[in-house]
Amino acid sequence: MSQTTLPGLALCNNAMLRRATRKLGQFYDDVLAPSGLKATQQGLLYQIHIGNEPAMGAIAAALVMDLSALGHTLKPLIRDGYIETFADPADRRVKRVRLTPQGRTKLEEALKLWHVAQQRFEDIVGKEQAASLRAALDEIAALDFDAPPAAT
Amino acid sequence: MSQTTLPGLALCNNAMLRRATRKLGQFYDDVLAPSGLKATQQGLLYQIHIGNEPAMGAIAAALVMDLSALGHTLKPLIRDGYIETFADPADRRVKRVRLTPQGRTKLEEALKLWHVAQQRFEDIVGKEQAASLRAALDEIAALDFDAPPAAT
DNA sequence: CCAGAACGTAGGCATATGCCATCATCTTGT
DNA sequence: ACAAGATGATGGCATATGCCTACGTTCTGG
Repeated sequence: MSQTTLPGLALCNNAMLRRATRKLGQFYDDVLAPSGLKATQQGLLYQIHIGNEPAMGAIAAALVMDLSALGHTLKPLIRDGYIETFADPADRRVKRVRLTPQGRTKLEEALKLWHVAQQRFEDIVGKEQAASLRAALDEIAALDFDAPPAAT
Repeated sequence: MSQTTLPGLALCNNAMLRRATRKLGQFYDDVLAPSGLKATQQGLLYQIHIGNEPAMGAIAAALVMDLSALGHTLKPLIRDGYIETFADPADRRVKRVRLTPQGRTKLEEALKLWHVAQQRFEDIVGKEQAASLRAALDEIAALDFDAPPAAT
């Protein structure tokens, strides 16, 4: 039990973030398991759902993820018939994504489970805590590390 | 730019955590790139370094990661000669891990870069902010979701 | 001391993610 | 209108992670 508080590792922002992600990911995945979706997939379906037949690039940008990574991640969902892609008529370079009817059904099913996980998590850490955590994480996702440190 | 603040996705603790992890991971990876190590690998080497020839199970527990996942992750490091494993003399079921001399050298090299990334990150978000974020993440990693919700 | 339970790890399979090279498609300057 | 450059997506390769099963070790009851 001392490992958790070992010096050094606990000082690395990135390592701590990854560790928490593994933990929380396992939890959400567990709760979502009955739906057959992983938490990442549920999130992806939802992101597509709230978008207006979003382009892949837009999804990737919103999730701060690599475009090719997104492409890979979408494949199982396409294979399972939850989403489908189609070229943007106005710009055929752009590929848009939308849920299939089955995808919508599956998403609804998964969302119910998601609520359970979300609720359980917030019951434990507190609603406020969770909110401020999300805010902090949102801030990180929006950081611009390329900005010259000594600009101006 | 509106995607970042779209409703829904931003409410999922898990999704936000993953997103921030991707972002920060890319940053740390970029900075560590010259060493040839990924941030995860550097963290792993460090964890092994500060441990006393830790057993795989101990490492996995400390990092809240699946034992088999750890095994997979170690492979490239073994292949590249940074670490080596050996059976615990007292219990041959247990496999312990230690850095090789090259591993130690490589870790030192990577740690210098890590400091740069760490510093840069904390310059941006603030030392206090970073510390409280790590504390929150540590708390999450230590959560016990199995605890009966209505126990007493 | 032996058979079966318990423990620790490895392997196979699958998803998550990223980088880079490539290809297809638009956009633009001339 | 055409060639060069910019933009969006794919495929190949590699690591990160997890689950489940199989296998070797150690421990325990009889």
